[in-house]
Amino acid sequence: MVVSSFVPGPQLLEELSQFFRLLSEPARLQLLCELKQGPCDVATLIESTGFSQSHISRQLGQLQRAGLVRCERDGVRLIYRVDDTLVDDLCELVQNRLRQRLQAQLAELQSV
Amino acid sequence: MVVSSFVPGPQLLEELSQFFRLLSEPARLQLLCELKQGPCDVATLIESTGFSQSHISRQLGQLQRAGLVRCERDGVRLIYRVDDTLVDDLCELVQNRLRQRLQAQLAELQSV
DNA sequence: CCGCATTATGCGTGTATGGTCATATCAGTT
DNA sequence: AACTGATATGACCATACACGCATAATGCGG
Repeated sequence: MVVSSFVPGPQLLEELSQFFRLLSEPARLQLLCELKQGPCDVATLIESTGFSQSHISRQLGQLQRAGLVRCERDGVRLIYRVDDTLVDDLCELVQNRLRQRLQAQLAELQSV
Repeated sequence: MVVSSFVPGPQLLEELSQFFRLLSEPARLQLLCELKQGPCDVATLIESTGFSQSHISRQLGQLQRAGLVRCERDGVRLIYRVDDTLVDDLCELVQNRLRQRLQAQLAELQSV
């Protein structure tokens, strides 16, 4: 029996990295953060981010295929919303880590 | 007073995405998983992953600059080891999510 | 101090993808 | 059904970066 954790197979490795890749783009992360404020139509996203319509459409498409976001029609418009709280949690964790590292650097400077 | 969470500034957005970018490469993720098994010298990593020496050196360099990994000398060799448990947690969370989505898809197929 | 093993790096290449423009598709309205 | 506004998509370019090869830098042992 294998006691220690084992190395993920190529398949899982690929899927994990693909997921992280989704979050590796500031534009997508920003869209997710905007949507975290609440459901939002595309026109509003265009205005709040300044990105082009096609760009936003593509990024939202990727996020939707990954299940991070979903949309529903409201008349002629599409209302997008966050469909997974995981991203929040991940960002929170990473953000805490960034904070800790900065504090550590600060402490090191002061101790000298 | 702002009650709801606010959208991260460009700076934070950039740093978050840069961190996720580190994990968006299967090779780096694999190296991290190998090192999770325990400290390891480069030669062993070369053998277990099949990557070239220069490739591994670069990837380890990136991971080290990000503080995810550190190394110490053992005679002539460098022994690398994981220096942050955060990645494990992140992968765990994402992996759970992947599982849940697959199970949901499965259930949907069966219900038809 | 010199050679030897190990690791880091400059350079070149191929591929993936962010970003835009133009256009197609699609849903609602008259 | 044709028109209009909203969203998606094909074509394209520019850029970033993974990856390998060759070579330089680095630290250890003799």
